[in-house]
Amino acid sequence: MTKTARGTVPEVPPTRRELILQAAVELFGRRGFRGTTVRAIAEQAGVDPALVMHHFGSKEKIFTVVIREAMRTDAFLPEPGDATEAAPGRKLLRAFLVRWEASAARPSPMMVVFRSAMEHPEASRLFSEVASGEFLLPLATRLRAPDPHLRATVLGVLLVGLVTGRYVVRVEPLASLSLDAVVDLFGPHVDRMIGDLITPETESA
Amino acid sequence: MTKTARGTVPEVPPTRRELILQAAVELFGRRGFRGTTVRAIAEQAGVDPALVMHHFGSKEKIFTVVIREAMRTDAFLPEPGDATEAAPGRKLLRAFLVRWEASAARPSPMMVVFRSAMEHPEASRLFSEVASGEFLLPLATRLRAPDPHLRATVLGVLLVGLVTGRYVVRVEPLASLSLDAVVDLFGPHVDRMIGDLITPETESA
DNA sequence: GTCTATATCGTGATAGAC
DNA sequence: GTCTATCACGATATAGAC
Repeated sequence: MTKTARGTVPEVPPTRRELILQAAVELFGRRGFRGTTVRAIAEQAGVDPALVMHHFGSKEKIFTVVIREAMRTDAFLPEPGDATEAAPGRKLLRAFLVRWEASAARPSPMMVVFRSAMEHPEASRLFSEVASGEFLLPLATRLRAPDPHLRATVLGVLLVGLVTGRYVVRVEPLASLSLDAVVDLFGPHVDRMIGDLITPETESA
Repeated sequence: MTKTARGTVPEVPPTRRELILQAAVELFGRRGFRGTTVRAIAEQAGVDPALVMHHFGSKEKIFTVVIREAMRTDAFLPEPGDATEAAPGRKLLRAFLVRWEASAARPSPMMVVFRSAMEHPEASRLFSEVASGEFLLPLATRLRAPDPHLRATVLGVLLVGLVTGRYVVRVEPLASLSLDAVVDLFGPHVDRMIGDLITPETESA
């Protein structure tokens, strides 16, 4: 891992700066911004604490770099798929969950944003920005219904609850369910939320 | 506020210990456990920091007292109502939201638990405990369907997302909607989640 | 019960040798 | 780039007078 053959393989050994960044993502993702110290990041990365400061200047700036990284990744929005097919919501849900499944095993920058949205203003702002611009808006544009953006919000809320309960707080029995079980359980509701949006009918009365 | 007529009115003036506790709920609810200092609690309560320590011994113990308080309150579970009536889910949702609406204006102990569930192990454990024992279980017992507890979880997840988005992170447009608008928006889905459980049908295929 | 003063520690951050 | 040493600060917590 530390030593890699180079020349033939495009996999270059990570610089220490990258190691620090990886460690930061891991710790910010697990313990949040306040719960993470630069000393801990340094230890996790196997480097000297002062080196962390040398590369990034401040803890705040490390965090900024990490959540900038989160904006580049498309972790939030899987392809909505074709709305005319059988269970588009179910498919969307599965794709969404697969990404977060990986992010739970080893926190991704997106996990950092989500995890820190409650305690760090910049993460909070970025979360809103990404959730709205990267998820709700693109989804809403694919819906024919009054207030599509508002209605896409409903799905967003469900997904926030899902990520929180399954990956962050890990409340039972949700956390222990298999991915398939979660899709079976929530899929029909997601389908209805999307279905509602394409062929509006269930709303009245 | 500080001085109250006593004797005729059962409203006794709050002891300083109670003032500290109120201040703690407010700050823990708004800034979380780590984001709150005992100095800030003391200032908010209008007392000396040392008095806080005198009464509770440690910041940790203040927190413990607050979340114990949260267990006594029934903030989480409004009466599910009669399942045979028109829109039981809608009614349940409204009752649920009304409680959190108040808790958003001035944080309740339950808000403290919810807010801190991501960063404090005890809050996390208590959240799971209350959510399961106080909400999911009682709800599940009123449902005739396979895996009622599992299915009640679906509603729980939606509500977690709702509280997070509307009251904690306050993401738009959800945070600015009127209570009625939220009920209109989510009510049908809650009804379906509960309806699904009472007359199972939509699951297959 | 209440306050002043202070101990003790962990934090982010800096200086400077190498 | 990397490390040692250290600063400055704010945090929890304690001691003890009143």
